Order: sequence, then C-alpha cells, then structure tokens
Amino acid sequence: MAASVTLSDVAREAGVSLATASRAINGSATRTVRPDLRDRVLAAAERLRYTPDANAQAMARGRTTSVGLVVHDITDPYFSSIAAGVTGAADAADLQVTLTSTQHRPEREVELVRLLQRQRARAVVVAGSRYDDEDANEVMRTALADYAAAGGSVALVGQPVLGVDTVVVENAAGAAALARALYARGYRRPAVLGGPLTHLTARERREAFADVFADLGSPVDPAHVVPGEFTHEGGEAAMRELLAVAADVDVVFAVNDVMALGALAAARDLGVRVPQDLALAGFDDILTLRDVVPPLTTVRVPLVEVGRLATELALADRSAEPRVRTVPTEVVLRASTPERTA
Amino acid sequence: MAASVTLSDVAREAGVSLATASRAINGSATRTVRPDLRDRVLAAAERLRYTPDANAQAMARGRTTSVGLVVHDITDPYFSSIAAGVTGAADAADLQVTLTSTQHRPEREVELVRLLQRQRARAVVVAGSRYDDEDANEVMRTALADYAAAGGSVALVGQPVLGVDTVVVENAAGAAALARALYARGYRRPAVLGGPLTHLTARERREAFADVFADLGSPVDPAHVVPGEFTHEGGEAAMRELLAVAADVDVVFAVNDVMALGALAAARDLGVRVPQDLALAGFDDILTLRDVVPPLTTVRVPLVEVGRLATELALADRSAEPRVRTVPTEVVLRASTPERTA
DNA sequence: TTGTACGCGTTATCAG
DNA sequence: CTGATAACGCGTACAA
Repeated sequence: MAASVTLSDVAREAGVSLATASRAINGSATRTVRPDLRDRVLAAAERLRYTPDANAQAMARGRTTSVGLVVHDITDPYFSSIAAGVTGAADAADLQVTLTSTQHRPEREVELVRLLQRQRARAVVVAGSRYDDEDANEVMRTALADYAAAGGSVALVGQPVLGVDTVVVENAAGAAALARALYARGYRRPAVLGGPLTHLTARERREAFADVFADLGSPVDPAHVVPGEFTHEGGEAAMRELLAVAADVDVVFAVNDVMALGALAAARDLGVRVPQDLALAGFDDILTLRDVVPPLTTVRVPLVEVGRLATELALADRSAEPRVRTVPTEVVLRASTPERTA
Repeated sequence: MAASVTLSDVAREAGVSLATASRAINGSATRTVRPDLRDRVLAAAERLRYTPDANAQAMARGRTTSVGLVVHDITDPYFSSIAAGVTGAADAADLQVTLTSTQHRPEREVELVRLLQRQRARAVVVAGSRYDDEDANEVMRTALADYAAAGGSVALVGQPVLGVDTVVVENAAGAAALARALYARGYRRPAVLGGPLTHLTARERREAFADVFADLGSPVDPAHVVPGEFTHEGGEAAMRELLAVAADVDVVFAVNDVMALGALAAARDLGVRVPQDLALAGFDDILTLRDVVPPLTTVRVPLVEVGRLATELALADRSAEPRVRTVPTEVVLRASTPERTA
C-alpha cells in the first residue's frame, strides 16, 4: 500500500487544516464543521480518491474495528454456519471479521488467540468445544486473561470453563430429549458414536443420551460406545468398528451430524440399510442435512444464531462476572429413526 | 485494547533503547543485537507479557499482514472450500484473512473491496463470478484500479474481465466434456437448470453444454433451459418449473452442485426418481456430495486449490499484465447418470 | 553494536 | 468553529 492519498493531502487540497479535514470526513461526534468547509473537504477527498486508513484510525482511536474468529475447519458446515452468524453480527456493528482456523489442531487455538491479540482485535469468538484437559485449559485461560487484560473481550461457544463469556448449547438436555424420543419410538438397543473421550461437547451429549437409556431400563452396552474423531472420517471409522462387533443394535446416535454422515456412508458401504436395518441420529442439524437421504433425525442447534449471540456477547460492555447465554436445542425426528414396529 | 504493554515499557524494563528492543524482538534483517542484550530484552518482554501491536507495526512498516476475501455466502460449500484454500495459503505466508460476505448481493462486492482497501489489506481475493453487465463491471474495475493504485493487489476467481489477475476455471471445457460423457451414456433429451442469465460462470457452463448436444444432433429444447438463482432454492424452483413442462427429458444438468441438490430435493418431493425417471448432473464437486444419494455426477473443480492459487496470485510480485491461471476440470461420472439402456 | 529522532496517518486536546 | 500540535506504537535512517 505504497502511494496512498492521505488526509493531509486532502486538507491541503481543500485549503483547510488537518483537523478540520478529519472532522469533516469522520463527522466527529461533538465537533461540527461549517457546511461550506465540509463540502470543500468532501469534494477534495472525492477528487483525490482519498481512502481513510483504518489502521491509522485504529492507532489514533486506540481501538480497531476487527473481530477475530477461531474455528477448526471452515469447510465444516457446523463452523461455516457459526461463521455466518459472526460475520452477520460483525457487519451489523460495522466491524470486520478475521477468520482463523486451527486445521483441526485444538492446541493451535492458543496461538490464534495470541495472534488476534496482536491484531488488537476488539473481540474474539472461539467456536470450538473445550476438552477435559486442565493443562490445556489453563494455557488457554492464561492466553484469554492476557488478552482481556489488554482490553480485549472474548466469547466462547462451548463450556463456561475458561472464565469468559460463553454461549452454552444445551447439549445434555438435547441428547436426553433425543434419547427419550427414540425410546418412545421403540428403540431399545442403542449405540453411540461418541467422539473424542475428553471432548466436552461430545461427552455431554454421549453421557446424557446414555443416562436416559439407562434410566429407562435399556442401558447402552459399554462395548457399543465407540470413541473416535469428531469428523466425517471419525464417524465413518467408528461406525465400521461398531458394525464389526454389534449385531443387535437398533439405533445409533452419532454425537454430531458430520459424524452421523460419515456413519451413514460406512453403513451404505457395508450394505447396512438406514433405517431398515439400523436407525441413525445425529446432533446439530447442519445445513447439509437438507440434502441427505434418508432425512436424518437430529437435535437442532441454531448455529447461525449461536455465532451471532457469541459475537454480541463479546461486543457487549464488559461485565464483572463471565456471562453465559444458554441456547436451547430441539429434537427433530425424521425418517432415519422411524417408529419401530418390530 | 486499553492498557497494553508497549515496546517502550519493555525497553525501559530491559534498560535499553527503544531501537534495540525493537531489533531484539523483531530480529531486524540487517541489524544484529548483542546476545546478552537480546536476552535481556526478551526476558523483559516475557516478564511484562509484551505483545507487539500489529497495527502499529503495519503503520511503521507501511504494509499490513492481512488478506481480504470476498464471498457471497460462507455457508455455501463452494465458498467455504475456497475460503479454506485462502486461509491455508495466507497462513503459510503468515498473513491473516479478513472474511467479508455480500450475503448474495453481488453489488456489495464493490463496497467490500473499498472496505478492504481501507483496511489496507495487502491483497484481496474476490471469489464470485462476473456478470454480463458492463456497468457493474466498470464500477468494480474502477474500485479495483483504485485499490491497485494504492498498492493493493487483487485476484479474482472467475472471468478475466476486470483487468486483474484471475483464476479461471475451465467451465466451458468441463461442461462440454460432461455433455459428451452424458451423450455417450445414451442421453438424448437434455435439460438445463441454467442459473442467472447474465451470470458468466452459469452462462459458460450452460452454453458449452448446449453446444455439444446441438453438435451431436440432440439439441436442448430452448424451453428446457430454465433460468433461476445460483442457489439451492434456485435449483429447486427451476426443477419444479422444468418438471411442470417437460415430460420427455432424460437428463438434467444443473450448472452448479448446490442447484443440483435443490433440484434433487424438488424431484424427490414430486416423486420423480433420480436416476430411474430422470438423470441429474451438477458442477463443482462440492464436499457435500460425498453424503448425497444417489452419488451425483458432476464436474470437479479443485476448490481448495482455487482458493490457494488465487491467494498466491494476489500475493505474487506485481506484473505489468494481468495474469491468468487456468484450472482444469474433470468429469466425475456417478450413479445419478447411469448408462442409459432404454 | 547501540541510541536518537523522525515518520507512518489519524484522532483528540487545547488554544485561539 | 478552526487550527496547531501532541499523542498512538513501532520501524528505521542516521549519527555516535
């Protein structure tokens, strides 16, 4: 960005001082500029094709207009929907979004937060779940505290374990409601594609689901809870593993939709029909589901709104206590888990 | 970002000058710092939890570390894959990505470019197709020229009609190859869900496809070329329209996969079976296709690589002439267009 | 090798 | 209402 026209150029061209030019163009809050002068400045700016330098403005004002977003993979519909919510909210607040991705390496979140702190992003939204890993959490906590100490504000999507504002999705309630709905439809031999063992979102969903079936007298066989990655490939692998050992399962709950789709692919590949041979349910209600056959039962999470909420939370005035915004979930029964007659 | 520790603080703490602190931390190219001093500075920085201010650095250096990206909708798998390519390439170059979205309003592209110019983004990648609208193109051309004049560089994904570096996808070649492949499979009564009339990517695909069938003696009935939006809803609506008038079509070509998926939904809804009653093909090979049944025939575009290429192009040394990188496409025949026996 | 001092483009304070 | 001028935080000639 070499030879840009600066405000001084505009001021000179308009025959006014730098200060006046600044006020005329920016429309400073309290200060007002005489109309004819203002017009002269605007005309000069137009003539010179002046473009304010947002960096210099940030410098002078002491705050930037950027919001950071940390995701694991922008091609994952879960994250892209959240990203849409974040960009929408940011746009509404006249802010820009800096998109960063860990490429599925959770430990990179910390680096990205530090990076965004360097950019002096006004706020940062971290979209990934937390893990049951106190060491990792402590590192992240420190990074976020540093960022907050420097004036930044953060919102997490996930679990409120880092001392910052958090959008909490009702994972347990959703998974429990799903379990009850499936039980009501006649399912008695559930299996779970459970995701990473220490992944808190996965765990919340997995355990709530299992608890309900246990309470209802049809406990999930521990051998039928298959861990794996929180991805399409993870779901596929877990499903293969499950199908290799479980002949008597009637419904499979994948702790997220992306995994459920992987599982569906595995089933198809192995000649297991869904739902005739095996019912299948996921979680999140990602956009992709509208194109999947059979229509997949899931628990809807309003992802775009989650992104929007997180952004608004991060942008709101700071509060003494970390805030929590709870987002309800809703069971959506579809054809992949039909009423069981057998 | 109020009370940040500055480099001066670090310098004072370390008992050195600002310049030395700067050189020690940044590792200035030519200048070198005596080891013990360097260590003292680094220790001080660590102790004070110093974080360099990227904005101030940008200011002083005269260039930022950000790359702008303009998409229409980040939840569209086409764009999210390109975005993944862009963030990947940016990351490799130690740059950050500013994500902006038009929300499906092409005319907003110009504003977003201006916005990114204000941020002094080093480079901007515009991911959407051009339109056959010389007025709009001229406006965009001017915006890009202004940005380039200010030192920015741009890469487009689409058509090289704006005088800037462009990644060109072989739409025509791909659509033609697809048409030949479908003809070879026995299809003779093609229809096209053609997208927006003036949308150049849609037009290139539509016309190349139709030309081939015409040359082969099975011209597309003009009544069977249904325009519409370049979206899921657009594909669905177009398919409904088509099915209302065309009883004798044997294959439908949707000019992109997202539309094809909309069309598939419409067909399903109307009880038209794909491929038994009607074959269907799309274009792009978006990630979503891996989860769709029947597997959809399409023309693969290496979307992540397109994003990467565009970013590299924009980041490369400036050239006198606008460069063009052509990306080949590849027909992928799947079950949605089986060999036709009837 | 180190330090001084200026400049980057803008806002904001404080006199006029 | 307008105009100097001092910040903002950092990089880098230039001098020592």
